Amino acid sequence: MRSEDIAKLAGVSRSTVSRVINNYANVPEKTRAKVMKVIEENHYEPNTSARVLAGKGMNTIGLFVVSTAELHNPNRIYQNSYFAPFVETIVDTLNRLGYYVLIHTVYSEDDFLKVKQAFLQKRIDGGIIVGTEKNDGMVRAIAKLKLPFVLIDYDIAELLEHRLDKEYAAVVNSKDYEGAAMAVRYLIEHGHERIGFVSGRLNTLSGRERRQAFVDTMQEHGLKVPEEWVVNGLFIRQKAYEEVKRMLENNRPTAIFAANDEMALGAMDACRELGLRIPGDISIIGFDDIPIASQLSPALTTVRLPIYEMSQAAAQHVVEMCEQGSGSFSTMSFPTRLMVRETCKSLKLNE
Amino acid sequence: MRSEDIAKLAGVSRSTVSRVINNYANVPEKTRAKVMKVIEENHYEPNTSARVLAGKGMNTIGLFVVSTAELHNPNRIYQNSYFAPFVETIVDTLNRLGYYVLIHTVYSEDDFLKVKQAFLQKRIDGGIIVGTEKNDGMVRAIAKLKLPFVLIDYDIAELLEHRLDKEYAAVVNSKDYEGAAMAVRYLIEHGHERIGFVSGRLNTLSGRERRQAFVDTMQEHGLKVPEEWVVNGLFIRQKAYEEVKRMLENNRPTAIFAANDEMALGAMDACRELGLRIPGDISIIGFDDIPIASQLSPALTTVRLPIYEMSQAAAQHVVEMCEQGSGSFSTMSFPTRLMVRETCKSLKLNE
DNA sequence: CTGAAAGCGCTAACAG
DNA sequence: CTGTTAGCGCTTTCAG
Repeated sequence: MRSEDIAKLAGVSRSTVSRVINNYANVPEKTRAKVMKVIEENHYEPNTSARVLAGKGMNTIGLFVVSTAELHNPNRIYQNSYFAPFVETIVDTLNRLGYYVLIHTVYSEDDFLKVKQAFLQKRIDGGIIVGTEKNDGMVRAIAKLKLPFVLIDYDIAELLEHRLDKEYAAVVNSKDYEGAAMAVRYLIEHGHERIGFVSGRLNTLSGRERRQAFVDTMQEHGLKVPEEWVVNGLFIRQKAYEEVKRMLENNRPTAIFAANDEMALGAMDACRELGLRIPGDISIIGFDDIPIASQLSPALTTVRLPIYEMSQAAAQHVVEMCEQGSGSFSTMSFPTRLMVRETCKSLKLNE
Repeated sequence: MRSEDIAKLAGVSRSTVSRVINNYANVPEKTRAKVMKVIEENHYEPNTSARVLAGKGMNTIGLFVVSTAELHNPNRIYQNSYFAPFVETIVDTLNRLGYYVLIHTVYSEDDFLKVKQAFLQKRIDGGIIVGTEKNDGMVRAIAKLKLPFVLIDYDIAELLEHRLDKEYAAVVNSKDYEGAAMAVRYLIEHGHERIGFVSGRLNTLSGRERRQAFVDTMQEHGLKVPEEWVVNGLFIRQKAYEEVKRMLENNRPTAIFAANDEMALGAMDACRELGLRIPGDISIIGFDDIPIASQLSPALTTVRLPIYEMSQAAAQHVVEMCEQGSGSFSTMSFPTRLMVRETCKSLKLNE
């Protein structure tokens, strides 16, 4: 069924059908009603490709979930517990705004081509890129396209450094530095002075920020950190487990700050295996507040990422850029929140 | 940049450009190379809408995640731990087959319109519908469209009953009856005779199958089940918690079979609150094997859903239907697996 | 207020 | 082997 068929049945021209479909003002109520009736009776829906070709928008946003490190990881992206909530909120928000979402995962360099293609082939009006380890070259290539897109969790410095066109790029971040500093201060305030750190991948903005916050905050408080108390868990539970086991071999800290919850779980695995009670013998604090964190026993003390706010902001922003046709370079940063639960013990006597 | 621009630059006609893009045989290697060079130099990608309008496929599959019950649930679809793995695998598989995925969540009756529209507007070549509580009317409406689509976890009887056109519908299920029977037999074989059941929503295929398997298996073994030992938890943790607390008030079973893991968690909450040790005082067995199940302590004994196999089969099948142009009515059913962990105790003396 | 006609970018017969 | 031509289904001037 095409618009011409509707036109015939309603006794008008295709132009008029188009006018009522697109809600133009200059159609008398009577004509509009007549046409609408035929449209509904025949379950007519205009062909998207034809509309797009004739100048309308696709009404679709691309959502690219990138995780180059996970290519050979059996627990891929969504199970990764970090991504699922982002995907959920973004899809939901976009759907509610009347947009379809084209989702694509990016594990390899090759997959990155797909995101560029999605733009170039005009499959999408705009895009959102979420995930760690963005490929700078590709991000720049996309920015050159001058199409609306927003990056979640991206180092703004990178963007500015490469003089990206500021018209069509937006970045949404969380205040990871602030959150990590908060976590470390929390431990210090409760009497911990011997604190170990399990770092995440440093080719990630959040990986770097969280680590820097740890280093700075310890230094600010005049606390020394022996080299063997800073290990790299790559954001992976198993790796953290191995590293922490080594960390705890001799000279042992009283608390461990893991740069994400997955690694906090790995640290807990290691502690348990060594017969250390949590938080009795050692305190653990994580970052992200993944769903499982609150369900553990003991429940994990951690820093909550403002995933909902970030996703919503990203979704609303692409849509705005698409509809106004003009984007503006913008940055949004949402605060984290300390979730005090059961894995940290105070070393202060009066508590 | 349009195909005509490429044609000019390469000194050929648009037809020839089209021929190399679509990999037609009758283009001499030399011409092909010349055209390809220009295409690459200019990062040209053909406009999808134009190709579709001219008769090519969209190369996009719609993925509709429906959960009508979750509309007002703060933990929506993906967090629901049941959906995330499906979405992940389907998107991954489809992407690898060279398809884009249009994702849409369906919480309400209205959202269902969107899936029909996606088909009618020719945004997608085919679709996959995953999730509980499909709206029969809508499913039938979609089947009438005669476009390739596959349903995951759907009652085939419903389809047949309504004489759906068999050309373009496929169903992928898990053997829930078999799995649930296995769980119950496992308990019985370990000496349990007093078994309670927490049912899921019965407007769901899996809800019905799991319940029926419980009832049948108990009966086959000549085991009586008092009415108050069969409660309905609606697949929701909190609801299960409440119902189980009531169930355990007086005459208490030695084991509880919950129709999904979320409810098994709720049952565990209730047991703990009543001071019952698991599995010391009461055994618990779930269904689904959600990621958290193995990470709990004690780790939850449960039945693993063949999510990966189901998702892969669904993805591959839509693509086949799209590419062959003709679908065939088909049904696939994948077996479940018992995951023996720590929440069940044997009542047999010699163990 | 409404119809006729041009055109969006591509593919596919049809000639040559 | 390659160019010319006619649409695909819609929106949008431009007349009337």
